[in-house]
Amino acid sequence: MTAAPVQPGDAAAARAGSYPKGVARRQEILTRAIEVFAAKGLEGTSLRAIAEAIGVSHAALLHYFPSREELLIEVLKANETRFNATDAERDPTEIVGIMTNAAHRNVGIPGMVSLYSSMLAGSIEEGKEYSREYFSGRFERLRAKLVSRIQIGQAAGTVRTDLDPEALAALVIAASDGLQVQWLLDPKVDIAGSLELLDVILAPAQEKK
Amino acid sequence: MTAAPVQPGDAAAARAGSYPKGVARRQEILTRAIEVFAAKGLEGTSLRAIAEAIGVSHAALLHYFPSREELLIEVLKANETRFNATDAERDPTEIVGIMTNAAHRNVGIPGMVSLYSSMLAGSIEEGKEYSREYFSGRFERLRAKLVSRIQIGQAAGTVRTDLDPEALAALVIAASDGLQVQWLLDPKVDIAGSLELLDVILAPAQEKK
DNA sequence: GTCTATAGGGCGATAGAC
DNA sequence: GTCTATCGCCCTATAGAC
Repeated sequence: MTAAPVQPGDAAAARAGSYPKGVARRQEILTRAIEVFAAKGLEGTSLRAIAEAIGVSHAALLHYFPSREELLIEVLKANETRFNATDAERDPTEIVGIMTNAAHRNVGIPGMVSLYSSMLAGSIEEGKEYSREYFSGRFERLRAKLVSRIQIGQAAGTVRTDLDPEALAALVIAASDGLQVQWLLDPKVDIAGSLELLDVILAPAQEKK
Repeated sequence: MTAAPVQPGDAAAARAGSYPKGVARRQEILTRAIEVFAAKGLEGTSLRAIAEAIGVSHAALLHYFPSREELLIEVLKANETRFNATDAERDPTEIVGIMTNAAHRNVGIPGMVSLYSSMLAGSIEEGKEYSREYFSGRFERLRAKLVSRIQIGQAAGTVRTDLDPEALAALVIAASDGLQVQWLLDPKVDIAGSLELLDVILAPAQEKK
């Protein structure tokens, strides 16, 4: 890692096109790919179809990304990063709200939910180690983020202290993921309405009549 | 459609092999297919691979099932039916317990969870109307079943009455689905532990100290 | 009725020309 | 750095043997 590569730790980016020109082109392809997925979803997204929509050959795509799998995961990563900045600005005691917000952002671009779900389902299978690593890491990261917020809430007295933060974090994430898919299949499913029920779990013993 | 077809409404079964011999053979293939998926998951399940594992040609499979998609959905349906009988016997006031039970049954056969998730993700895409219809119907059915149990609980005073049964049902299902996938990616996720938190939502205002 | 054999078109991936 | 050509595999469809 010498002259002008990208971030030292970014193995995927370094694998091909590690120098200025290549990096720029890679970014451009990624950006265009996100647009394509957002608009059309995963429907018939062969390497050839993606390449055509972008205006290159499918072999050119494979010059920048070692496989279809890695290209698609990079699209998810880029889309995730794009929104993470927003979350940091939010009230650090929010727990369900942060997921509701994310869920609504996602269903606004159904293609991304479709891509996310498909890659997640695929990541369980053998031979999809790259996907598996991404999703393992993503869930780990997301749970840690929520656990931290839950603990802040517990210390502040706004969240019941008799609940396991890890179990709660996993639950909130699972509910958010699951509701997005149900909503895509049937828009009468009320994502926010269902997620808000989780606030009932969080609230300390209430002085309810 | 003349002599001895199966149930008139069962379009999928009627499409091919509508006669006693064919129906039996179809069932046999389905049973074998379930075993294959349970053991190996969705990994490399081309029609040819499934056919080989069962011991027939891939064309023979297509004689009984009009497409790979429909075969796979039939596998899910058969697997679902297999367990539905068990649920009917359970305590009719159970809500979270019924899902915890189902979730644990599922993670015992990871291949089925993998198949389920993949087909569910795929069902969102265009051209997968058969899958979409199955999952729409399944979620509708499942929500209705839970709504009924929730309403019984509300009438009996064991469930808070200020919660929307529909929203609650969708939440419980979403959480169960999402947790199964998280568990497959990271076994330290405690499915039952997380789902049990939902019981806190259900309980009426407690006389907690 | 049940199944085998075969053909068409698309896929991801690779090799090598320019 | 990007392309064309090609490989082996896949799903689907169909003709016709038994």
